[in-house]
Amino acid sequence: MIEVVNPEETGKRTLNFIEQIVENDLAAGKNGGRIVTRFPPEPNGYLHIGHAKAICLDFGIAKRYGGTCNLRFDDTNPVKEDVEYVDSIMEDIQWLGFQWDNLYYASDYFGQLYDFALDLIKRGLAYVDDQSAETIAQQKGTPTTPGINSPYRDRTPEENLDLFTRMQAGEFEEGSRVLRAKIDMAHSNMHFRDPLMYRILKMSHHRTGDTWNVYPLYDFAHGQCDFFEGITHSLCTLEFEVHRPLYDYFVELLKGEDNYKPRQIEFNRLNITYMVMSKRKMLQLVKEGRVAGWDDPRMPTLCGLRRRGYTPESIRNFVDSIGYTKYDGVIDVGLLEHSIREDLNKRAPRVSAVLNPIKLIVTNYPEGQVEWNATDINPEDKALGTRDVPFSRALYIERDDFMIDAPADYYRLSVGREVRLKNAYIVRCTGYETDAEGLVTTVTCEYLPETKTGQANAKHKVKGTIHYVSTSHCLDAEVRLYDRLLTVANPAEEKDRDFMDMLNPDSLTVLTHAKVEPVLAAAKTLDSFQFTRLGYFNVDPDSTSDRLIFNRTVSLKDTWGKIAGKRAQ
RNA sequence: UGUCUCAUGGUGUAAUGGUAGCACUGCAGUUUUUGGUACUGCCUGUCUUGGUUCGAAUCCAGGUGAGACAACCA
Repeated sequence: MIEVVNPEETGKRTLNFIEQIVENDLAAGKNGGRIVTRFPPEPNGYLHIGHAKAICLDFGIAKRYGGTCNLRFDDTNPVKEDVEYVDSIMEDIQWLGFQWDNLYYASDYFGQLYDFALDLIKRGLAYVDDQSAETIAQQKGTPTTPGINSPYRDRTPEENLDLFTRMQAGEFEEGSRVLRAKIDMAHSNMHFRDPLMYRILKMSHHRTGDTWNVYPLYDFAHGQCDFFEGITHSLCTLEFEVHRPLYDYFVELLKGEDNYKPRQIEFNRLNITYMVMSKRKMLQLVKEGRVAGWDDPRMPTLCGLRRRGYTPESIRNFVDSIGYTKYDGVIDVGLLEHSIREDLNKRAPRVSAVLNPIKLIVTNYPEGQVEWNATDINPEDKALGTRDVPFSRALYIERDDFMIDAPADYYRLSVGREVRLKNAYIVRCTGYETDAEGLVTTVTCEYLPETKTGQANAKHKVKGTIHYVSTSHCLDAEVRLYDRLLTVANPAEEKDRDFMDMLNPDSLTVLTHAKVEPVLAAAKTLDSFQFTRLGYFNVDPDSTSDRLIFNRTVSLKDTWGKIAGKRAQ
């Protein structure tokens, strides 16, 4: 019988194809019932939401089946890697809500890998090649034409042993020699055409210092590291499918009589519409200053999403909802937005904020009078209670909440029409003023005292309720609005266009004259709120007590905006 | 003229030879002191051609389309 440790945790009743494989292996008694997975990031960049998908799977499988999941930094290339990234990767994994059972580095296995290489040389299965990278590439052939053998291919094991140990001793220059597996230069799988195992790199490694002058390449490291570590299920993305036969080849030579063998399984990587998801492209955006950094709220990095206001729960729910298959598709960004709205709707306190303010003067309300009216902190969770918000004669309202010539289905302010001011009174619009350009600056209205919230006057109904802040109580704030980074849904389809030409010039809009409720003076960095009727916003790390700065995580769904938008076309 | 892989509504994902379901989106409506939320209903799908079978999204064969692979990257 299969013991499912946390079946209810995911709430899913159907298994994805990887879980099915795991359960079959368990049922067959494979590996003595052990389940060991690993998350193997290269410490050469920041984690993004695509990594989150892998993390949820690697850690999720281990958790669900009572196994273990290791964090293993794949640090085989000191040229590209840096400790700087190690810390941010660990932070992001923990922020997402996962904890590794063991922390390893591929470099922990350099000794064992080196010994295995010596063994393969002795068995006549590896040789030292003295040719240049260019020559070796030329000899590789193409997917449809076979390659040709290196002239150094038939060196004796003794000679290879001598040369390889001298490579490691530092006797040769970088690029002058490599160690290659001797397999088949005409193999239909390009990766079998005598793949490179080791190259000379005279660079200090962030963990092993100057111990090594030769470093293993991915194909000679990953599978063996999995083996050394006792990994049972090595989960990776689809592009490694063609590497699997080579993975198996090396592990087979390594494992001896043992029955145990790690199994590589590939799943589809994450693509999301209007997003850039490759490390190379993200790096370019950062380097060319098209975004403010790796944690720019427009970036799909975990630190960027965090700064944007995404919660770990919302990301986990999103990942859970998209599943794991072998179909290489593109997820609609709307699904990601839905996951954060769903989460924040339940937990974000409501506050009032006016992004594009115009004045609303309640002409029949006494000057100097202030009422503090109770309002729900979150109507989805009444247990959170209420807080008091000020109401007075002079208010700010959204520019969008007044129209000079309004259509019948516009439920907001226009001369002669009535709306409710949230948690206060119903007002009737009496007039407006404009500046020299004809832009509305002030709207006037009269309030109906008998319509105050909470009073038993159910007769008087209005279609619309709008929000406001009191001019003498509100705080100034900067609000940063974000839009999709790309103008194109699926950049992979635009084969002849550079993605830098598809950047949305309006991906960031900075509003410097927003007005917010006084209670926000106490908000802390990264706190999330719903700005009533507008969207979810959080406090940016740039924010100070003198200068409040908010990021729009995501807007609320906007039915009126949709109607108005269609009409404008 | 290679190897490997994939193909179910607009998007993603189930159905493991036996009623094509779910989520998101879209549309319509109910509720609402957020044009939010919640709730209800609706639209839309098995790439194609054969075969096996009482029965095929599922198995088999051919086609079509898409992706990955030719770094001293991972």
